Amino acid sequence: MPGLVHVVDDDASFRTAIERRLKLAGYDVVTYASAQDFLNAALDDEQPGCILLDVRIPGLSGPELQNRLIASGSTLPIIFLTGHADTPTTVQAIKAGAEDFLTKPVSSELLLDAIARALARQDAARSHRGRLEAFRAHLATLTQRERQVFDLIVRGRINKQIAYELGTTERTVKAHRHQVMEKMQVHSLAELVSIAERLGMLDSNGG
Amino acid sequence: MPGLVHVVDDDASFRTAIERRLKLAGYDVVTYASAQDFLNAALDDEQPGCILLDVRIPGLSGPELQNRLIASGSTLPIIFLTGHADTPTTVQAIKAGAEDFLTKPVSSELLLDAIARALARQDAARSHRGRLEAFRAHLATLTQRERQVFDLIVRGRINKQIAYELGTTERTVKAHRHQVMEKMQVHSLAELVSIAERLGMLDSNGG
DNA sequence: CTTCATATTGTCCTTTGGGGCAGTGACACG
DNA sequence: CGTGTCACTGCCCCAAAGGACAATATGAAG
Repeated sequence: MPGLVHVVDDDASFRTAIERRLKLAGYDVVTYASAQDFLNAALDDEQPGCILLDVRIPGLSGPELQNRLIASGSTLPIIFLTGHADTPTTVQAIKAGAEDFLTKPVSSELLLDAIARALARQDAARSHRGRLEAFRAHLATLTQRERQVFDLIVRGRINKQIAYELGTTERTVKAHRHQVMEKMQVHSLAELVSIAERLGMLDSNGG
Repeated sequence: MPGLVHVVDDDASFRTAIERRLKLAGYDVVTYASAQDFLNAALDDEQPGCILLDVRIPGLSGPELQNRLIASGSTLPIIFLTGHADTPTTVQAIKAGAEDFLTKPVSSELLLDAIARALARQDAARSHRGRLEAFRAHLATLTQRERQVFDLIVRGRINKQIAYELGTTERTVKAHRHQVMEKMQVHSLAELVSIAERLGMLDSNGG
């Protein structure tokens, strides 16, 4: 699994050394001397890659950068790599979704394992999001009215009830329903409900 | 949030002290001198509670007990509380789902916070499981044939196709379909699909 | 052998879903 | 004012789902 590893560490000699090791393993590497440098790079979240992040760095700390990235919706997996690991920081980092928390010096085996896991996880998450994104895109093309009909359809209402609830006629609901199926590119009610469920639109049902 | 805290630690004086502190905070407490003692107690997984677990104890270690419990399907939340935390153990414990990883001596504030979070999480998980359990129970009452029909229905097949795939007639499928709706206690296809999706039966669709 | 659960199937009828064809009305944009 | 989108609707027809009523067949259990 190829990928781009972002190394964020204030220790220049460490950056050089780790870059050499990672390139030997076949990875592309970019290094940053601070969290701010990384943020300024304005990265593509979709590209295969991960972050190798020191905890104690001047300016924004590693965990602070992690929080920023999470808040901004980034899904780049993070591997912490630090010389001084204290338990609360470790716990917090993992709870926040870090792929791993390693201590310097790190064996190449542990490091490369962690990177491989991070890239695999990102890949799985990306393809999962990709499928949902297609549905979200289709959903966005629905008009207000079509969206209302959609919501009632996937909750099990029949056309007659939908017509009543929207103050219109069954024939009109049928027309909208047709548009919904067309725009969502599905061929059965089951598919439509399945999508709605995956998009988290049915968490509290009114069936 | 009341609950039963299971304290597993080989240090008798620690057990006595922590039991006193937790009872003062309003919790019920049971103590165990070893992981094996805890396993022998054969607990009710559904009762509100959590485990306060030492890492290094004679016999089964804390993480080993955690693995056993996970393998046996237990959902009791675990809070590790240990005197010597090393990073890999900490990371592994949290990744495996431990609620927290604390070090002795622990402030009452941190400890009680962790316990409260653990109980809240267990409660949420239990109520979530509870809803699904009802569906699983209904699902279990389906005969083989009804289950086959169920699987095809929620994948969007129409009766004619189901009949063909099962080598029977449309009328027979209707009969089974009726039984499925009856036994699953739903009134619409949408509800049925929604349930199937929540039970993870539609992860790779064939729609 | 009787009883029960399961699976099967037919006929007939009603309700729903789906869609073709055609037309109306509102509203925005240029 | 012409054009386009969106919402709405009637008539008619076909396909699919749902169910009432009735019946056959098979295998396990007692």
